[in-house]
Amino acid sequence: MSQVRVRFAPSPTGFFHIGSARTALFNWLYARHAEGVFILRIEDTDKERNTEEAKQILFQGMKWLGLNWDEGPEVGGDNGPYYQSERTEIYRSHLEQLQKIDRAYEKDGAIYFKITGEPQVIEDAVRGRVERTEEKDFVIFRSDGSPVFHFVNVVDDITMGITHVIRGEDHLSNTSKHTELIKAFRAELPQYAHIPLLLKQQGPGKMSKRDQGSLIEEYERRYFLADAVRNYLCLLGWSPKDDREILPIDEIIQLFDLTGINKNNARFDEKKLSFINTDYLRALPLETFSWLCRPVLNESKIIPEDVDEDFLQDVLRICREKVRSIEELPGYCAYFFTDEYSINEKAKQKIFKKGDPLARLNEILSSIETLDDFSEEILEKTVGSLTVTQNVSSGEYIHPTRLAVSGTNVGPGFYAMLQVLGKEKVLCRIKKFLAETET
RNA sequence: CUCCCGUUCGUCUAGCUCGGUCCAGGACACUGGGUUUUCAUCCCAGCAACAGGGGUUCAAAUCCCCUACGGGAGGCCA
Repeated sequence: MSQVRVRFAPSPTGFFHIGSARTALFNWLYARHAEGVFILRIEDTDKERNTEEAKQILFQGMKWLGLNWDEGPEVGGDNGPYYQSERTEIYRSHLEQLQKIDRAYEKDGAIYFKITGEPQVIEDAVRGRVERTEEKDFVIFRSDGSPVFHFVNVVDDITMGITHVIRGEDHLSNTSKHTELIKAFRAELPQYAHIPLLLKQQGPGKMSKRDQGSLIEEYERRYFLADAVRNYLCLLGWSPKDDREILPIDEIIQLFDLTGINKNNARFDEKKLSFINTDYLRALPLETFSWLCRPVLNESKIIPEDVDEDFLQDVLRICREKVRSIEELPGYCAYFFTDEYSINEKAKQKIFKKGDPLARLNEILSSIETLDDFSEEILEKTVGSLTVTQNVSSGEYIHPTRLAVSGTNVGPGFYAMLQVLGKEKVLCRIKKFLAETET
């Protein structure tokens, strides 16, 4: 049994499309599953779009998703070069081979490949046996001398020893062109696996770069966890068949197989991605979560560079279970780090509609002023005894106090929040609120 | 227009290879209830599908055929 060699062959377009990422992922999964080789080959024949920046976006996206390649740019390998733009000689010599056996001819300045017209049988790991007959000779070199996709793709696969071609179903119809070429070169056909396409969230057709949520870099920018995005992508066209959905990548690698891939197209669903992302977020060790949040909060000017790590973790510990994504966090916890928060008027109106919030605030203020121990437990006990002596519900203390110290009516657990804020800030904020409100 | 691929809850899917255990299971979303100081979580419940028609068979989501619908390809794009 020879070693499995698969490749992902994108062209640098300036963005990393989620469909491409899914194709890369399936190739990577299969390579890792079969303990084979995953090759990255850059189809950069289009000079216009082939910029350094475009390549970096691609590499960055791959790395972010953890799709490391064994041969290709940056890592090298014995089957290079891995940029098509550097393989001109290889294409030339292969063209000569075709010309020698009279399978290539010139017409209108372009070079055509002569087809046999025989039915092509494609044994596809996903779709089974597919037959198709190629009917027209097709261009393999343009009149400007550059080779076209069908030609370079096949030549590269042959010369790089690719054993399994895993790609989108949009290539299925053209595969007959490829098998004709491969046979002309007297090379062995690879095992094909045409994977279903990703359809846009709404409306007809496959996902394109213009669709909402279709770019990998967008999820990175929005602080999604790469593991979560990758996990979700695995679920589009594949499943472990045992009702599990969230599972570690090692296990996915173990279970993944070409025959387990679905035939029908899958619609991308950002809500499910978000759900999985939230799940991953909550499973993170607090230190890791904090390490991830630091730059986010720093960028949005909520925390200074030198914020106290223990305090930050205290805040994150009580806030994490309340937010669904890291991008919500800045708006959720800013008041822990600054006194410059505004009072939400709507929340205030709601709270002041009934009862006597100001009286309650004065009561809670004088009760907690004397506390030496400002812990969650003691605070809860203190408010508890107030409700007894004043004969009111705890909510009558909690709501106005939350508003006074955070400016809003939503937030983490009340007592935990007070404890994390600390006695000094809490007293100060209540007093300030009272002073501003009692007019 | 021609060719290729597909069709299970709104969405992702399990089941289909080897027909009965499926009046079809899980998850997201949605709806309702419970827990809770808010919000969120969590727990419970509900809603909701075998595209349609014909076969084959004692029996079909599962096998066969047709139709419809969806997707893709048919470039000197990739």
